[in-house]
Amino acid sequence: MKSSPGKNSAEKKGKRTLPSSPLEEGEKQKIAEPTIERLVQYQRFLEQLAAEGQKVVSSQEMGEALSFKASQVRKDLSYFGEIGKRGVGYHVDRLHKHIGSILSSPRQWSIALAGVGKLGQALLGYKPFQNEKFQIKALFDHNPAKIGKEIRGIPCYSLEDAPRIVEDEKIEILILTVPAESAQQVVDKVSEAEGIKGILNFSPVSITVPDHILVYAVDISVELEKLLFYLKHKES
Amino acid sequence: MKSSPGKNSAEKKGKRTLPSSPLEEGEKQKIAEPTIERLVQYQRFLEQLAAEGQKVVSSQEMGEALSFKASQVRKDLSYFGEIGKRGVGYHVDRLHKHIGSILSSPRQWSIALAGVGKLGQALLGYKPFQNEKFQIKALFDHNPAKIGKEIRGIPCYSLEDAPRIVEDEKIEILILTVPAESAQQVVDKVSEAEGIKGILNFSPVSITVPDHILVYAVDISVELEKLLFYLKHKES
DNA sequence: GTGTGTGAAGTGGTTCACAGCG
DNA sequence: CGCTGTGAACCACTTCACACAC
Repeated sequence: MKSSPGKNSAEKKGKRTLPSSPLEEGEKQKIAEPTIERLVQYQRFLEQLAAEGQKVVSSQEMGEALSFKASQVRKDLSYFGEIGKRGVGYHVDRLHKHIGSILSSPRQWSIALAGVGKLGQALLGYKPFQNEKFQIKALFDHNPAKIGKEIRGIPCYSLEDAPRIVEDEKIEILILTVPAESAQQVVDKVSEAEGIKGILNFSPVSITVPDHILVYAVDISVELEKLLFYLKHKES
Repeated sequence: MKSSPGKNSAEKKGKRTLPSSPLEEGEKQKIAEPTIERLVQYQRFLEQLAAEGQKVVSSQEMGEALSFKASQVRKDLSYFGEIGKRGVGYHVDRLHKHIGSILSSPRQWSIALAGVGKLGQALLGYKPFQNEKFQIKALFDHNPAKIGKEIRGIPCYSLEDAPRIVEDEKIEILILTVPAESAQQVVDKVSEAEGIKGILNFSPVSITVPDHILVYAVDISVELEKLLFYLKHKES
């Protein structure tokens, strides 16, 4: 679940300040995971601002909107060169493009979703996934009533066929929305195929995967438990 | 996002925690968020082990199953007193009870869910929520077709009525599964009522809340973007 | 003056290494 | 002897403070 960050391949106009590590040549920059998490949020906020016609933002304003410290915002943004204007702030469009070039993939990603239950279907209709960057090409389920059908225009296959489909469709990412009990089994089957590079796991279990696969988990019940824990402790 | 739990005014007394009886509460101790996240996962894993009839686990075994370092596991577990047996490991049942007494609320929580779309309904049926600890007592939506109906046995109300219902039903927690555009508005309305203490936000936006409300966000698109980011960078 | 960019200091979480006990 | 418990070292992220550009 821990990942090693790679290099930043985005074209760079600003200066680089990080001394390059002795290990590798080329442009290499480590961006911490929490930073990426925030970048995605800056990006969303910038889209709102753009929609409202705002042209310029300060680190302070962004910080307040997203509950980060202004200094944190500035540090995050400064990793990629000087993009703001001193005494003014950040130009909304320019910053949006800039972050986009760091986050966004220059290409589309082919995705499969396993487990076409309520949660799976909810994700199929999830707004942020309606994006040309993400292409959900196949569904897997073991409910015979669903196999062979199309759901939201996406064909649903038997789990048995998953390895073949993954290879045929060059699927790289698996979204896993199956019940806890079958999660590991589904992962094992799907990763028989070469090609899967990442898994977004919504099942409330930890899964074991081959080394070359990167897993991120969205663990709903863990978040609820955390909330309860802190609420409980605030009471006393 | 992560509204800081750090404002805990727990005076730190000696590091010696609970003597031997785990069921005793009332002792307060600062415990880090990542630790709680892991505790929840230990708990789940212990349930699996118990179901399989395993009686004892080592920190190593737990670490391997959940991809944590064994030393991390031991440190986490040692926060609450000596619960393992040196030379042996941890007794599954005993550890499960112990963690349970730390995590679980000694009482039920009354919950409302706003936004009875696909995602909201998926959560209503979500296994880990079928737990006597969580009681979803009310739904809010602004779709007139849903208002006045019951969904999975839970009455659905107009957003207008939310403050009243929250007070009547003594609701403390709000699960927010509305579209990004209406998230803030719904939060504002619902938190007119005194009583809301925590929000679990599934909307892909950052929301602003009164100081006394604790917010945790489950941000699906952020997780996907993080996954893509690291995949992209692994390629180069 | 205003708000960014950034080394330096601070904070907090993780890992190590070994003592301690069954 | 094995595996836990834990201070101390380590590392990563955050925050501060101030120089600097506009």
